[in-house]
Amino acid sequence: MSGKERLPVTGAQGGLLRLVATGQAESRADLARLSGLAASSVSLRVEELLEAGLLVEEGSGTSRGGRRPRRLRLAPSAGLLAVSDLGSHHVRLGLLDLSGTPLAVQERACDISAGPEAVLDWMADAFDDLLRTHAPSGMPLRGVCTGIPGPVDPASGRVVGPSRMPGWNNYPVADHLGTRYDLPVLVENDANLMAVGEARSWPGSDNLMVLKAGTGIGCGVIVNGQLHRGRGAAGDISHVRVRTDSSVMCSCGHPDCLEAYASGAALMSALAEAGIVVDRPADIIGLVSDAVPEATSLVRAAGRLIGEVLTVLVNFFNPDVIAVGGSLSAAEPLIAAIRAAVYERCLPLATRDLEIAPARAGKDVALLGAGALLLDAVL
Amino acid sequence: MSGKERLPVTGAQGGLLRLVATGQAESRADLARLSGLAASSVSLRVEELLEAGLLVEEGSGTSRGGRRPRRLRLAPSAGLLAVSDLGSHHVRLGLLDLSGTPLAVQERACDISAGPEAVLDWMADAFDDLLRTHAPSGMPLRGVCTGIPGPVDPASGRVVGPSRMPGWNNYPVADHLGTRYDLPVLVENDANLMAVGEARSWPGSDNLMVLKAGTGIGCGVIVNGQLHRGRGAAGDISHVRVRTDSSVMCSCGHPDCLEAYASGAALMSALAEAGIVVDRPADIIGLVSDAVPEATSLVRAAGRLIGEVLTVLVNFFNPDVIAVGGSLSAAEPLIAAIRAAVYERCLPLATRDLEIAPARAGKDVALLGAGALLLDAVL
DNA sequence: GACACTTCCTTCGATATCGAAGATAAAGCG
DNA sequence: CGCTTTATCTTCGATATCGAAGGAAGTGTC
Repeated sequence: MSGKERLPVTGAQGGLLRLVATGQAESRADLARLSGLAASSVSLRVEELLEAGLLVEEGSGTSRGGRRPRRLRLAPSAGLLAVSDLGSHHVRLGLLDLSGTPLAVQERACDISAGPEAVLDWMADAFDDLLRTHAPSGMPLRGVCTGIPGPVDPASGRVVGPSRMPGWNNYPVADHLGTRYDLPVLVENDANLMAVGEARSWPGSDNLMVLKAGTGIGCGVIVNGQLHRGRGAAGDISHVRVRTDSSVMCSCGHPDCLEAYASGAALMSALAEAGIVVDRPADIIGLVSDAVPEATSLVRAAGRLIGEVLTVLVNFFNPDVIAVGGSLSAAEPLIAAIRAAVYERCLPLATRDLEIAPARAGKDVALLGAGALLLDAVL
Repeated sequence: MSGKERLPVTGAQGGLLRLVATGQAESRADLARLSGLAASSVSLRVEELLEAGLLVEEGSGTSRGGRRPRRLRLAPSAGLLAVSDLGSHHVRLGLLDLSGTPLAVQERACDISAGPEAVLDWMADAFDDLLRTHAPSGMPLRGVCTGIPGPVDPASGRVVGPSRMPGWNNYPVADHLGTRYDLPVLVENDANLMAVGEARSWPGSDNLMVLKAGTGIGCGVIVNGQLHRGRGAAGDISHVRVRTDSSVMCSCGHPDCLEAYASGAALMSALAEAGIVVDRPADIIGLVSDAVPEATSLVRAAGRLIGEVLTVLVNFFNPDVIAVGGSLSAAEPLIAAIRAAVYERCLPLATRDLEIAPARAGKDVALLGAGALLLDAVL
């Protein structure tokens, strides 16, 4: 079994290690520039980190016109992170090294309605499994983070008022996992994890909105490079009232929520009414690329509604990027309709350099985001 | 004439001075707690600041169970800040000491359509005037900041695409003032200044929206205690499309903007149609307190529309406080209607501890905000 | 009023960081 | 090829910060 020690770093060492881990710095010179420390101090600390076995020197980088930098890498033996993203019927589990690179990722079926204790214990067992099979011996586990499909109180690590997680309300998820791991344990909303992960793929952009268009509609917000949590529900856009002709009651008890018209679930039931039955939102993509007219026009209408909600937020928040992920994001008409609505209605100053694009970070975004958050917690 | 030197502070001294200036710290012990520095280091730096004449020791504070702290104050001779808030027809000018306390404030008539050079030179002359009459000799000017009723590019200090400032588009306001003052010069949107000033009156709340309901509708956003600028237009809510029965074209070229229904200007023309003529938005307050039914119902409707826009932003941003200022904020039905709309429609988690209240900071908010921003620039 | 306790502030040796100067290793160029 | 230029990294004395210990000046208690 792997060890569970805290990383033996003091003071400035942690910051330097993080810069290497996140890939922002590759040499002592990079570290000096980014950390603000004097080059001499950086050299001293790096020396210590090399001796402690947390960093390794690995060949040299490319010259920028002068002496070649000596490339620094995180030592593989520095440690591991256990991360997971819990969905309503599946869970993705992963083992990352400290630089956030996945060593192993699995997807397993998992029924969240079995209740928190059963699910969490099962998850911890799965982590142990992964560690046994994929962790080279001598690599200590440094932290655990899981995503949850519902609001999380950032202070206590409790689930607060989830809509699709019976039995989880107010359950202290972080504390429960903490009894099995004597390590930093983080619990975060799934859309937030996705936002943090996606943000890494947009260097230079400090203000992002990351939309998750799947069964539901989620959104995570990055302000100034940091996840914005608010009171734990920040980023929610699914229960905003939209302008429509008809009137539909949402599960939240209010009429005409965005979710009731533009979520994957809503599209599926609208298709069913037209006699087209699919059982996963992802299947809608296939219908759209097969040019099934009902599907295309429904997706386009959904994009337009989402876009209209985004106009308000773009004027208010002025993001640099809106990244659209989730299973529906592969439908081109969706993003096209979102773009059309936003660019038509927003202030020119707000849209001048705004990029609305499909998410870049791939299937493991949420796991990568979990790794990024953990890095801040363990360094 | 006053001097124009930079403050002679180095390294940690600036941070300590700022903590005293903002009123967060009153003793060496406070400084140690808030700055994170060791108590011994604080003592050394404070000693230097006392010798430099920037701080003074002034009696002792109240005991908290042990030895009484020796109270620290900013030396009055530490310097002055010249601040102003430019409106379309008036300008408020002020002289603050470094702790942000107004020494003198004036309001003068001023036509912004005279163009940037004339207005700015006139403003600088007015500052000179104030300094002559109100500045004790030997008090150097340390910085200048002005608010502008239009979007400002934070990087360049230029006005960008203002709607009611003919001749100002793309004018380098900060640079022009910089030629008269060899000092830090800041230019900022008026609603943003108001937000920064108001934020000081809500200690403990790190996420605020500050609404300015006057002739127009402005909004400033504080995230994590810092002003959120986005690309320079962040906080705009006036050109959001609202749900209404009728259809009105806004000056921005889009139909049904919030501003076209709920701004002071819109209320005035609606009243005029009902045969009630007023010439300032502030006069509407009088009508409301005299219980003129047309005025009350118009104000209530405006509040509801504003509130409906805010629901989207509250769900998304999860602020701790929404402070409502501007000349219309004195109308009780306005805030009541905003509250009703927000609390009815938003997620419980988002509104649980949300406070929607009239602005607290008074008439000089924007000037106080200018002082707060300047403090960061000069220390 | 003696005593313990708390808070505030200073003293002083240990440690961390800085900055200038130099050593090292490459690219660019005649 | 030697020369200049550029960038990286190290050495070393000067400076800033820390932390433990202790003195100063209060409060509260028996």
